Amino acid sequence: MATRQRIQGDSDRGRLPDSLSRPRKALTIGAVCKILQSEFDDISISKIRYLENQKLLTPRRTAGGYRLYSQSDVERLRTILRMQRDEFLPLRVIRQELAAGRDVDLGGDRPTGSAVRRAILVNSSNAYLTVDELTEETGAREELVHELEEFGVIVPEKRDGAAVYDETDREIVRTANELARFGVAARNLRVFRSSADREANLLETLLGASLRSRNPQRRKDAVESLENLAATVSHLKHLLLIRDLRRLTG
Amino acid sequence: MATRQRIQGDSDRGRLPDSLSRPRKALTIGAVCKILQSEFDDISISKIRYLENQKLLTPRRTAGGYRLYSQSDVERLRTILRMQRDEFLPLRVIRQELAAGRDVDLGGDRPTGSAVRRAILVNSSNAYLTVDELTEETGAREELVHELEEFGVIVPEKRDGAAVYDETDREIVRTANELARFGVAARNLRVFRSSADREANLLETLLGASLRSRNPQRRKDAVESLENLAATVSHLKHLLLIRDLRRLTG
DNA sequence: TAAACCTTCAACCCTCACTTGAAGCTTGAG
DNA sequence: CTCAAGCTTCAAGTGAGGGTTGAAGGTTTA
Repeated sequence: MATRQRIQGDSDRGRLPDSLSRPRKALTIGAVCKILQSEFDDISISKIRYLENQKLLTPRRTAGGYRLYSQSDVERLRTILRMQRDEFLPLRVIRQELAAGRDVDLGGDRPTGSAVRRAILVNSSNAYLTVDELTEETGAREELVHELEEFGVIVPEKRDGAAVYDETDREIVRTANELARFGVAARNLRVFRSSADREANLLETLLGASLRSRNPQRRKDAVESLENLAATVSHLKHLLLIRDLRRLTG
Repeated sequence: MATRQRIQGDSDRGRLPDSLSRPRKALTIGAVCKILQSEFDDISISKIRYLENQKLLTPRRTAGGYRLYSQSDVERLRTILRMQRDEFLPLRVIRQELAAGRDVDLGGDRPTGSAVRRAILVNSSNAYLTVDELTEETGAREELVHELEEFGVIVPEKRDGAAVYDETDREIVRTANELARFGVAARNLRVFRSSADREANLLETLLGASLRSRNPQRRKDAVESLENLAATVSHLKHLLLIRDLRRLTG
């Protein structure tokens, strides 16, 4: 869905060179690489060539032998890269899936809920959002955002005097907005914030030394442990909540 | 399917006090290997040891150092092997998934990729476990169970003078045991218990009236809302924790 | 014409997921 | 008590997957 919208956006801007708007310009390998760099930080020209070598792509060629990527080649490549990054599929399997006509699951452009198993603690994309983008993408009222800030549920950074938000903030706002529909007000969320703080402190005392270690391997291990711990802790909290709620419902 | 049978077996066993109803003895590594050979042809003793090395398993040991696999260890191993074979997940990711309490999808009935939307608040199976069953199935030391009780993390019911535990308790113990491996002691979990209590209270004030309503339809709706709320709240708590931890990792 | 960009191909490299082998200890049936 | 079968650790090795690098050279476009 997201992809489809993006394509429509593209065709909007394709209106300018009017006449031959339908078959858009084919790209060289370097251009393709630049385009995909924003979504995939590990892309490289040599990797794209490698994928072709592995029979995952077959772009056209110029008379001189240069590769030329059509729009659909780029889409296919994007699909491949997503399957690899988000679903951890080996190339052998991706090849089969594509051959079988299966496309990557791009249902509802939201990462929530669906199986995005990427590392969560390393902030890969450095995308920052303005308030407007935040309300736009989450569907929350701006008022809610301000309340969440007031109660410390989100803490935006200041950049050039304006508040900017990251992807975690966006998901928090999205979820808070969901809760608002059930009548949970922003001030009620202070409870959650302070528990989270306490819990983070606990984990810090456990792993802080390793996290601040001068040994990079040790630091990397510590971050991995922290991710596992965070997942386990969240699971435990969920179970405890369920347990309490069960008692409520009888 | 195997699991389904096992669950029925469990509930049968729930009423018998003890003794030879089943031969659920702990197994040595060779025995485990033989059992799994039918489902996974690439299993080997060295592979099982390797997985332990990678922190995916932690079987108990005999005084002499032999590994002893509980029923739940074997189940966990089976899950790992399925995730590896059927979903192509790398071990690093499997570790995460297990930490998050996600189990392999063994539905098979429906092709829908989405989660098992089983009701969580209505305790379907009335299986109760004894302490021995609890430690056996979770692989936790009995001492840990007692500590968890002491700190109010689990609160068993009394039946005929003996403590009995339900399935949520079992999952809590399982998860606490997981955390113990990271050095999180039972007393540290008090933090989580009190947060959960506060949060449950919050939700109760929001929905309590409906939950105690005399109108059955209204009560049913309230329980549904509560399940949604619980899921959303848990998600929010997770996000907040991640947010805090990100600040720690820099 | 020159700079920027592209080509192939072989060799190299790193990580992951194990396997192998040596040397030695444990268990349980007889 | 003995002894074979089975288990232990640890270091080193293996092979596939997924790329990267560099040399030598061709193509495009300003």
